[in-house]
Amino acid sequence: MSRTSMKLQLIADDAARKTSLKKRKKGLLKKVQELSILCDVDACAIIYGPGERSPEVWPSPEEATRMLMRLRDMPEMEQKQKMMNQEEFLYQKMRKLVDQLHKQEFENREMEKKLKMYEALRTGNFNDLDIEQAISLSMMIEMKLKKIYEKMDAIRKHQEMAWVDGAVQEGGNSAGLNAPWENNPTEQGREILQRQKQMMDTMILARTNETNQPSPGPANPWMASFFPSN
Amino acid sequence: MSRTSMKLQLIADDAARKTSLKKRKKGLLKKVQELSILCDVDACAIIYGPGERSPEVWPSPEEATRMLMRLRDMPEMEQKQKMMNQEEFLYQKMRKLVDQLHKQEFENREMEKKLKMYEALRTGNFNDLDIEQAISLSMMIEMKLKKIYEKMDAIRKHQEMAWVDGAVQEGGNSAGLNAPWENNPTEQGREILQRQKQMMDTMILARTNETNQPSPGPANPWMASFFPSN
DNA sequence: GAAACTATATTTAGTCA
DNA sequence: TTGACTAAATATAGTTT
Repeated sequence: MSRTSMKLQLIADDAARKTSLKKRKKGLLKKVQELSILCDVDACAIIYGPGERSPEVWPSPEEATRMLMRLRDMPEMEQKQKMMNQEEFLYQKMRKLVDQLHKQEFENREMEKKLKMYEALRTGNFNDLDIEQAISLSMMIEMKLKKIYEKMDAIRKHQEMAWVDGAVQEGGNSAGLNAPWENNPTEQGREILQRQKQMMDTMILARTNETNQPSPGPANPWMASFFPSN
Repeated sequence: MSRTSMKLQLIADDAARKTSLKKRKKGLLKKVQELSILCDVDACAIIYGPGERSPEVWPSPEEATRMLMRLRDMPEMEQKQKMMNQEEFLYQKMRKLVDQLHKQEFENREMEKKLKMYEALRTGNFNDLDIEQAISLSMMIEMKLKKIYEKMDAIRKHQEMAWVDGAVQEGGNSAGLNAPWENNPTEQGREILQRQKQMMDTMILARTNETNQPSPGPANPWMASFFPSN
């Protein structure tokens, strides 16, 4: 519990007991709800407050009553189940729905992963990627950088001049082109990703926050999500 | 809960859901017991596991049944009770499932939209975007290009020279910088998007198909989806 | 007495053996 | 699979407003 560990016994103090009941009742009902949703089970809870005529019931008195009936009718129920009646049909249909739902949720998670990758590329925050994703991203950026370096070298050679300073020269040493994931697939890998992203940003796209740009007009919420203001 | 904050939705993974149910059932029943002892109230909880014949009941089926009686004694209940037979209950549950499914599908579609945007940016194929998305993308690219032109102008001015030919000069005339969607938010807009993307690719990232690059090693399917071979 | 706050206890998702 | 472990999140006893 909290502050002090309590013994499992009646709370003597009237006010404290009432307060505790209120808090715990809320917590308990929340837990019942969570359980039934998270784990897809039928569950109910009934709590009779002291001196209250109608109890607190989750999910509803109707549901609870029905569950208790199921409890009493158990033996008969099993027989009914064996017959292919309307009820069994409904159960089957329901199972199908549940399967569909699970599939849908799986696809959802896959897409979320992919989105996370893109978001990481855009924002430069790679902390939420798992290792597999981090490695893939690293390889991709690596290839892009290589191309850029080649291009830059070609230009420099032909024009005999350096054309951008600062970040370019820092990133220009080809020593940094060794595949980083061979040595460090985890934390250090992330740092490299981070650096690569920054370099690309610096060299390639003028940072949007360097100058006061005309607002793109946050007319629609979708755009807002694509141009976060942080 | 723990480790990661979870959304209040069905746990899709079978094993995880089962584990969670086991843990939470234990926790929940403990809480019911605590509540009834600490606060001296009548309370019960019933949890039907998936496919389990008899539910987990606290404090006991008898006590729970007794509470059912009290609940049934409530006058309004009795009528609802009669109407609510097992079949109606199943229908209700099915309705809930369908709702859940729809919600899930909606989220799916939203994520798909966002992914499409990212994919469009990466592959240069803007045909699948809707108008809203196309406009947003166009504005974004427009801004990026502006920055690049500014940078290029600055360099040219200071170094008194042109540094890249071809695509750059074609795109260099600032006339092309007028917001394209003001005149043509649809087909023509897409063409402009297409051109913008090509220009950016040409100027910024050396095209990956120009040279024979080392294969990134398609070790896993996720990567394959991120590096399509078309 | 209730609502807000806080500090600690408890619960539990993820992980590993 | 199961159980033990751990770290993060949640619940809540005690406190303040």
